[in-house]
Amino acid sequence: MEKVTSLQVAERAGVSQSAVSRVFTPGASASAKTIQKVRKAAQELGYRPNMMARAMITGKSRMIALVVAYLDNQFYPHALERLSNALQEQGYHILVFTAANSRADIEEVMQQLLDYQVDGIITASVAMTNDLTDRCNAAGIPVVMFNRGQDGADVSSVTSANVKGGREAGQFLLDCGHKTIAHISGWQGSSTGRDRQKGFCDALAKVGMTPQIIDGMYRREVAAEAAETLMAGPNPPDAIFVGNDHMAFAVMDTLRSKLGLRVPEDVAIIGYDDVPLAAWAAYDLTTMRQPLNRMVDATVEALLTRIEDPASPPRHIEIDSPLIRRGSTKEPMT
Amino acid sequence: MEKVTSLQVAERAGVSQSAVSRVFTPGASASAKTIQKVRKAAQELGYRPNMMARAMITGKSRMIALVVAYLDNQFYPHALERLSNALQEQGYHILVFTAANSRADIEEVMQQLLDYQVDGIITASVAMTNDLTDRCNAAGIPVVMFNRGQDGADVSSVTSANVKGGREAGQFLLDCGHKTIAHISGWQGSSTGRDRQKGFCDALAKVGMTPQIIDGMYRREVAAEAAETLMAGPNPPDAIFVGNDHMAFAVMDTLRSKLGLRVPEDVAIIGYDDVPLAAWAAYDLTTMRQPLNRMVDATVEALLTRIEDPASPPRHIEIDSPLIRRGSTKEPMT
DNA sequence: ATGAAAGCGCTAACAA
DNA sequence: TTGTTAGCGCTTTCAT
Repeated sequence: MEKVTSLQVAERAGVSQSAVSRVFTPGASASAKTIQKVRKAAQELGYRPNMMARAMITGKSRMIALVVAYLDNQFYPHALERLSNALQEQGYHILVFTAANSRADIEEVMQQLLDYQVDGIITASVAMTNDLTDRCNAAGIPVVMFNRGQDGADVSSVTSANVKGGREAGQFLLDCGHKTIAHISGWQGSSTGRDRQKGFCDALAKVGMTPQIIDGMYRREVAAEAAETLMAGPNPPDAIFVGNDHMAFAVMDTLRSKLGLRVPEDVAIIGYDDVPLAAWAAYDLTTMRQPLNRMVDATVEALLTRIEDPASPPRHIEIDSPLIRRGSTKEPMT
Repeated sequence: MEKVTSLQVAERAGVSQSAVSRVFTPGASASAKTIQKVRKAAQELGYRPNMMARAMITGKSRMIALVVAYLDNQFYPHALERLSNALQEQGYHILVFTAANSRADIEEVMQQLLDYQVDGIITASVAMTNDLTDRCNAAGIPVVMFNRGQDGADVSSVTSANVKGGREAGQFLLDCGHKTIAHISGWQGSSTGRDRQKGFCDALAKVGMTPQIIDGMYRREVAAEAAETLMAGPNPPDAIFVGNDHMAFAVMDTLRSKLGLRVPEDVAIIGYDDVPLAAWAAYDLTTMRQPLNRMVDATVEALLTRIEDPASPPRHIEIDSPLIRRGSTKEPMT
């Protein structure tokens, strides 16, 4: 099982080395007879084309860089698994780059990923600056931002309809008859966080409400502290819209275990994402579902389209996120 | 920012192309003056060596394949994140391969990963057959099994001391005064599952107990059903040792929400792993901690050692897993 | 210490 | 359709 080259296969099959290459190159022409002979010889020798050599010539490595900051939030590992499966089906594989969400770190990571000649880049849970995306475009590498948008940037993005989702979350809490509704937002440095907040505020503004808002930074501890602050304030909310499920769990933990409050009787909670954990009995969280499968499919398609046709324009795909009603909120009033 | 080659750098620096190569090759010799000139020219042109070309010659891609079956269990994404960070620091990156835990699927994945010329392989949450590991050895690619052992196989493995951990879990439940202790085991097709069960049974055997055992297959639904079966049986347990945290959460959900039982008053629960979620208030799970950082460090070191010196023998590393006492169990009797 | 030259294993023009 | 030829960008002998 040591290194078998196309030349060895060629000799055994009694054809030229390029004939072997053609047989293994999708979209190349060879006679049925040649294909037969080559496949047979290759089989016997255990030959498989060397990706590296192929990549060097074609400039295509069939690797996609996934740049990710953290995997605490169950949404991302879940997405990673799905993305990997979907890409694998198309003959691509994911090369993982972990980056702290800092300017310098991302810069460094970008450099590395260019070294590997990846065919495309998916960013998740990280913010890319515009000049970084410019660099990728300059290098001709398509980028898709997953679960993050970026206006006007020359990169594709796939998100759920966050403004709409935020609005519906707010509307639902209003429908349930809540009078004091607060928001622990997603990080305001992310479009996702801002959009959800905007939609939420719009819904409340329609009935003349101005919610109290604290930035939860997508972090458990920050969100938990925000919940305490909110409840200790002069106007404790009877419902909280939390910027994502990951934070919502922390909020529920704090509310129930630390403050001794009941959900939803004392405070109703609604999250965003619908990660698997949201359906588990311990939380049973009402939430806006981000349809992961559809987001993943859209991401893969957007990416592969641009890889195959670099001239095609970047896309900005938004997918509706339906409300999933569970036990962390009350019944809406009829 | 288009393709800059070493030749262009050479011309600009007024040296030969091989001089440029030497400057960028760790452990090659060049005069200070040459290094100076080359670095300067490279900087100005934005040159970086092409990994693919380098990989083709040296046979080293600086990529590590991570073969993983699922990322539901929080333990694995957590490990992935840490592994990626640790490897990245050493100049390696993770190429992800998702494989269903089936024979055929893993076979297919192995083929693919050989194509990519990865320098090493880490398997997590998958079982490798012996002939598969043989193939890797034949190809000269070192393998480390993460969180899975394999006796006598010619591959390294990193696990916690599962037998001991299982024994201590059992002993702890005995110390708490439990009289009917059951076990929902990890998948018996995995060494991890078997070892934990063995240690647990040993501890109980010492006091003449033979626990009722159901295989939870590492799956939530299976574990949940096992819990129901156990509680509906003629001898319902007052304590359950669950083969990992992921299943323990499902068991707690079922016990509390479906059967209306209290944890730990009616049934005490102890898990295995200490994933972050175990510390969250909603579960507050007593568990045997698998020290992730140490396991990751050991994995990376075992792998890199064998990459650098293929003659070095495979290692089997076991790391102690301490008991983390939380609210899902009672106080031990004094 | 440096440059010239020979490939690594493959794909892609080019002829035939 | 096929074989021949020329590289992809780099590392690594081998002389100098």
